[in-house]
Amino acid sequence: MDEEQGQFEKRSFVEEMGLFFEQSGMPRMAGRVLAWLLLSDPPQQSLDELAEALMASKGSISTTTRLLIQIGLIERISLPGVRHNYFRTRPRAFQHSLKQGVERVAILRKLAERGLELLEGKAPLTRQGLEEMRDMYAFFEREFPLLLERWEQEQEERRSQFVQ
Amino acid sequence: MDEEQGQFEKRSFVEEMGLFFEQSGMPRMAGRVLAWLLLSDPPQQSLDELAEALMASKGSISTTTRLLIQIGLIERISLPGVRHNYFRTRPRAFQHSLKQGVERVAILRKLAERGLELLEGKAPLTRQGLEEMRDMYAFFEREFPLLLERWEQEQEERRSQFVQ
DNA sequence: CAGTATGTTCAGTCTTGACAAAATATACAA
DNA sequence: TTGTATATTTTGTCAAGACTGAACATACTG
Repeated sequence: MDEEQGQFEKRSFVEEMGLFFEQSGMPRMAGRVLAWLLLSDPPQQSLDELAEALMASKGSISTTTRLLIQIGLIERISLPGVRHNYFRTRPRAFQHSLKQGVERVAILRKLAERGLELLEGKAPLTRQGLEEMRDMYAFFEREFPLLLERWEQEQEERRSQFVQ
Repeated sequence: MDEEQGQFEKRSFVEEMGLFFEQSGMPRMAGRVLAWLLLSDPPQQSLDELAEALMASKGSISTTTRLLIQIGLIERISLPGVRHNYFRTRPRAFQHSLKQGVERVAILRKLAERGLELLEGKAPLTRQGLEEMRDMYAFFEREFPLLLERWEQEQEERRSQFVQ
């Protein structure tokens, strides 16, 4: 692929990830940084490189990387004899973020339970909405981790195949 | 429970749902309206009732209800001979919203694939992040609907038990 | 230690979008 | 049709927070 064209496509990839993050209630810049790191060759990039590539201030990148580290999507690596710190996407980054999704499910399940306490003694039809909410999220709170385990196992198996 | 105390708890429930929505990138008011409808007895409430209960303008409620209807969490009902429209939470509301979650997973899977096209021919280590992303979301895109089906089936079975 | 490269924090700017209030539109009743 | 109740759309205001740039802090080098 033509390099120039590739640059354009990369920007578009970066920007769409940014929008996705924004829609999910996070800063757009966080999506941009993650996307850029996913595309980077080599996979690790310094703060200055990120700032230049994304046309953002160092301050903004510094804040953003901290956020991304905190939610487990990227990590900082430092090489001996090199002053820079580098950032790269964390292995199993998305697995990690899905695990946090489970916690959000738990929040909703608990909220539903609190709501039901407030409707103690009311007609079943009145309680129906919250009961559905509670049962549904309880189900996923239970089943989701199992699904994740299955995923991890499948990955294990695939890796051991390659070793042979 | 003491009625006054109940009011306080309800406000807190409403507000927390609002915050949850905000964290998820939606207007806080949408969470408030949904929460209020979940608690309401009777379950249907008019635009004016919502505006008064939530101390919000009618315009704000009107916009918000339209959004909530659009994403499938509530529905409008009109009773013959009554000028009001009423709103109430939609049966299976949360099931519906989880289904939309699958679409979001698909977006990420497709994004990952687009990214990988840009890394055609690069070293496996460079591609690793995006490959993980693609495989992971592809897995969930496949498995999630199955989980939803299982949930629906379980619900079916529970309902038919009550009929007997 | 001084000097330089790197990273963080903070104050200020600017944009976005949630919300209120008012104007407009729509539907119904007499 | 006219009047009244209801709902939507629009315009404007305000606040939140993303981002910049600069000041500050830290860590490394010679």
